[in-house]
Amino acid sequence: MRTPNTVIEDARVLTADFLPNRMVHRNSQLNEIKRCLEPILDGKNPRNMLLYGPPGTGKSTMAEYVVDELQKHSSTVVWGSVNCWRYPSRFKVYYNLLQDIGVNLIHRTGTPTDELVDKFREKVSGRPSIVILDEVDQIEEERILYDFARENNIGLIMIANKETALYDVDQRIRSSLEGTKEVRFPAYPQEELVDILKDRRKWGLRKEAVDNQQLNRIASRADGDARVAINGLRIAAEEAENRDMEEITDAIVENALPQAEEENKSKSVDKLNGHQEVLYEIIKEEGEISPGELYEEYEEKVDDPKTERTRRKYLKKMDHYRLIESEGEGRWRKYRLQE
DNA sequence: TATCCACGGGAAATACAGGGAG
DNA sequence: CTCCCTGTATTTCCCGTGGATA
Repeated sequence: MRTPNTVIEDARVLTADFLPNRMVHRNSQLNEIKRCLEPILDGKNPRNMLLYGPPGTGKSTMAEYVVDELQKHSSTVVWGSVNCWRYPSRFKVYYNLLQDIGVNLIHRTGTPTDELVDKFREKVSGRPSIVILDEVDQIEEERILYDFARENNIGLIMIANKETALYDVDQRIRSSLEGTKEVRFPAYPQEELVDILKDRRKWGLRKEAVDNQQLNRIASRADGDARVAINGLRIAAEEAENRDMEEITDAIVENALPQAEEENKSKSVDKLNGHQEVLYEIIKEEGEISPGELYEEYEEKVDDPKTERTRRKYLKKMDHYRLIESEGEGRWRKYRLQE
């Protein structure tokens, strides 16, 4: 038995990746995407898309939303979605797509990648299909894009922060992606964020739990990022819930905002191995350090140092995880912690 | 101009893992 | 059980590039 909730009606609605039953302030994008995908219902060739815009502007949610809508019209649509930042290799991309389609494979390290690719082709052939590649600019092997672009019955939805995400892929692959529709997702103005929050309040919270003024406050701090805004609302609601309060107070809201911003950043220090941690700690201590000094200090601290090339790969990886950032080129480069 | 320092692509070497055969 | 096979993942090795500097 659990006690009745004081403020939260439906907790799922308060998570940023909840799929809402309508997309607030995203009608033009929705229509553009629909137009690109429509041919698929007549067995024709859909148009590939690149959804681009800053974080928290509804790109990924929209992609899933559209697929969901499409499935209402045609139950034969198969689709899969991969985050290329987390799963950048060809093997991992196909592995995840197959899982989405419902093919469960035991993860055997000896499984040939081509076997996955064949399996995928077989499952998808002749059927209307959608492949969503989130953070597509992080993909390691570009020929994955070529593979999908070549298949006529696959609608490829690529997602990235910048319009330029595909500018430096190989010429051949780029031309296979010719005709890709670019759909822009601008940051939400504050009023629109408030509307999104109101929508979530309506479905997720008990009446009177939070007032418009407070939603405004959350929206203004979120800086156009719906993810931060929704997380802020959720954290505030949970806090009120924990204290058995029926209303969210201003103080709770203020307290929730920094947490929401923090939560949004993926801090993945724990993914680092011992050597990477040493590098990270050095940068942390020094605040800002040049490559030469960094390598020197690293060699002092570790008994069996990795080669320079490996260190550079580590640094690159940490940059990828957004743990550190670098400024400048070559010898004049400086490494420091992100933020 | 030659040299230094660092970047980063890519090949080769090495480590690792699980299934199947014996 | 061990060995062999097939694959991925990590690390090392090799090297071309490029800006600053002597």
